[in-house]
Amino acid sequence: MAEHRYDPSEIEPRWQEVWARERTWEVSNDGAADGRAGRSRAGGHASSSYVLEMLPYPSGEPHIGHLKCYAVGDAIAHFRRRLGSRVLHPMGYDAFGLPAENHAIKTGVHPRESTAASIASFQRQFRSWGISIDWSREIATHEPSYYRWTQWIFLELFRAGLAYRKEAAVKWCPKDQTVLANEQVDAEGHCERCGALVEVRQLEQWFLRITDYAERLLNDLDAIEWPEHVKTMQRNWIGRSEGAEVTFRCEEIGVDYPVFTTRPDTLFGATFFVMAPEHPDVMRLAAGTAAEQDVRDYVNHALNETNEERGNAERPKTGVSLGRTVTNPVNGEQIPMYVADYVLMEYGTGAIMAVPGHDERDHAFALAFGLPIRRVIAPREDGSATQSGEQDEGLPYSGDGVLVNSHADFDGMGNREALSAIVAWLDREGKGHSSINYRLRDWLVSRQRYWGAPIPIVYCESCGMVPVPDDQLPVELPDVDDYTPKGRSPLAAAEDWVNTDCPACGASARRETDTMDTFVDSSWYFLRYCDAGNDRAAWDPGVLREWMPVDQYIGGVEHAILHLMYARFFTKALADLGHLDFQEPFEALFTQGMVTKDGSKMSKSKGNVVSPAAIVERVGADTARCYILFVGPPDQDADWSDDGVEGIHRFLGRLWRLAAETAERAGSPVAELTAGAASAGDDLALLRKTHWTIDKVSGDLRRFAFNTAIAAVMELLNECSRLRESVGLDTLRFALGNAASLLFPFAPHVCADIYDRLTGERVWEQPWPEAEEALLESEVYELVCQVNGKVRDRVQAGADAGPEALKELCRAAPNVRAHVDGREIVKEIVVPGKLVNLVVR
RNA sequence: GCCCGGGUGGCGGAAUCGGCAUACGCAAUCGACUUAAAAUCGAUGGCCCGAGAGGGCAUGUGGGUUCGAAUCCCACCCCGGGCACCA
Repeated sequence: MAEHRYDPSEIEPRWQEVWARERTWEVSNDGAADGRAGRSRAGGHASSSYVLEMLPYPSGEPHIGHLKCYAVGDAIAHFRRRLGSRVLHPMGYDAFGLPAENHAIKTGVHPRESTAASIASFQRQFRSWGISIDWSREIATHEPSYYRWTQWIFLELFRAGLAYRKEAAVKWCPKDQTVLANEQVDAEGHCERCGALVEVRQLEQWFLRITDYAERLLNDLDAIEWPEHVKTMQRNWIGRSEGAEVTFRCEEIGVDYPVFTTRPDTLFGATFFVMAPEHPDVMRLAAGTAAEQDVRDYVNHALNETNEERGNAERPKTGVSLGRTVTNPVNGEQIPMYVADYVLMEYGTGAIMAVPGHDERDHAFALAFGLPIRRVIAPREDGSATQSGEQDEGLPYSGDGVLVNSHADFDGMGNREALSAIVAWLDREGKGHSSINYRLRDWLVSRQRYWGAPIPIVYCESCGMVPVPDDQLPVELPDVDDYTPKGRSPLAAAEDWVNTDCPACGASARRETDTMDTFVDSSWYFLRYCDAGNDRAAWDPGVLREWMPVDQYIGGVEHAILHLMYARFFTKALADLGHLDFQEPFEALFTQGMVTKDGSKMSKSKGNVVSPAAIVERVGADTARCYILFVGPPDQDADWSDDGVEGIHRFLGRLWRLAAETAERAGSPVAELTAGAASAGDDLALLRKTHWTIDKVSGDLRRFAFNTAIAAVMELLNECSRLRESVGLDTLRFALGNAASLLFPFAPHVCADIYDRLTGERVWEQPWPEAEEALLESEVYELVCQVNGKVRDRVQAGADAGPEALKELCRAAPNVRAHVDGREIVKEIVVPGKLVNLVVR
């Protein structure tokens, strides 16, 4: 017998060749015209399924996280195909972005060139991994044929009033020399990209009106199949608060100051009023008072603080009196005004009513400044706590209770009831109204950088902001000599490009020189895949109906807020503009865990980076893919272990060798995989194990339990090895053929090879195997016999034995008798198919 | 501080609806093959007592519910993630 050696370096390229030559994974937008990949099992029009992994940013080489993401996505894509779906499984590149530009600054190499090199390396590796991609739909966001439509979408939003320019206090990254969106600054105030401490600057920038969609972005989370923690993160980020807007008037200067509060029921407890240092009226209020200089100093100091210092709730409260008062609208009290940095300009109205009796922060401030603290809510069980003693131990109290010290109309009322009553009163008096506030801010999308899609706007002396007409798109990114950011976009230096004619009046005008945040590019790419070649429109709505929304989206949790929120916003806005007829882009989401090495995140500085290319070179793509799925549940973090990789490699080798040997023993391949009529003995046992495996793997794939699916195939192989000499060749061929068929979604090359050797057929064209119900159950099983809940024996029981017979079997078991003898059986619990438990005394 | 995950052999993990804890893999030990090693194949395998049959103890800790708990409930400890002066 010829020597059989498992050689992935020979097997893998050979099958990749077949799939590339035959364009196996391409699907058309017209179901009837499809090739084999889209063929329905029944021969009719198959259901469509869109399986998508998050768009990769091509930088250098793909890393192990990409391998995991695509191993998961590809397994799902293959599984769905073989269940009879036409599967759209495309690939592209998020090709605009800072790393390529920073590289250009250092080396002078045009970002287009370094990006092209990275893309080529990604393509090469994705092919070497054997991922089943429809390459005919490949896109890259930096190509004019793509960003032409990014610009078109921007203009659609602009024309609808959803893109606007505004001056605001914005986050500025001093290292990247550009503004950032709120979402791109982390909790400590660092730039999400480069880690530099972010500054605040007053600048005019482009925003997208995502806040208009806050309510829908929140509510529609209920209807999609996403991991609960991702939904929670989005809910927290949107941060909806119900409350009221209440107007406090400063009589001295005759100006009304509205505040937002979630607790209008505590209005009678407001004893002072606080404004954010950035509030535009702060200096105006202080002007001419004794406090003016103090206020100026305080504001200057506060504005120079970093987010990190400012955001620390632990540090002592600071602030300065403005020397003015406002009127509390519910009782006419004059309460003093302060400026303090614990009040944020970006939230609510930039000013608050302070209720030290019932808010921790206001309480801390009142203590520091010797301001009155008044209880206006008493816990229900303690109605006597109405005394206005010098200090009230129970404050601040933020729970529910009964109103006290407020007004005869409300005292004694439950605070929730009082809340509505007070808001209704304010409304009648014209002093306030109920209101909802969101933490979410509008999305700042302009960037003062080169390597992005130009914002297609022209500034004209007489016409103002003019959108570039659709037929003049794309506004192509010009070449520049100097990419160094200088606080304005490098594009500003491209004079020939900047100077243009006004599309409206023809007079000379200037182009917008900022480019778009790269998250704009990736907020709609999943739509483009559906109709990637369309040069007349971004997509044909009819084609979208075939594929969208994405049935299964796969990616890392790090995008839980940024990308996933932006893409949802784009979908809703484009739907409102009549371009889409669905509301959510991603029906189901799966977030894969990180791959670590020695327990920590892989990084160049730690020198613990595992290169997928090196692994594939050493053991092959099938081993790498299987290993990454076998280490543990894919949604959890997994630690890379070279020993573990060897284990999988051995497993695939054993499978391949036994199959190759069996195929050789069997002579020429036989197309039909039949097990023969095994009715007893080892043949039946192996047949049963095969059907058990089919059932197990099918179920596990449905619930993303790839690790246990692979373990089940290992069990089947172990059984094959054990019984290889004692079963018929047909039975062995049947078991091994099914093992290959079931493992194909994880290890496509070796499984295609095995299946070909055994049957001469292509495994990817075979329907997913179905387990025979009758073979899943055996006619005898091992009955567990317990006494007082402890396992004392096991006996053979017939599948059809009734409860009484089972009890009898249990009582008769030798070791059970030893534990029961001389004691009284008080209860007998029977779980048919499983166990009998005798309770004795 | 608040909100999510998670804690099971030497290690990664399994146990899908409250019913055999430790599947599968790694590492380890022993054996076969070999001049030898690698590769491969076979066997052993939670801890403690016992020659064995068998028994006792084990799923972060302490309680509870139940005939029966890794799984449900209460309290606590530890690890990871998210949010955090958002009025």
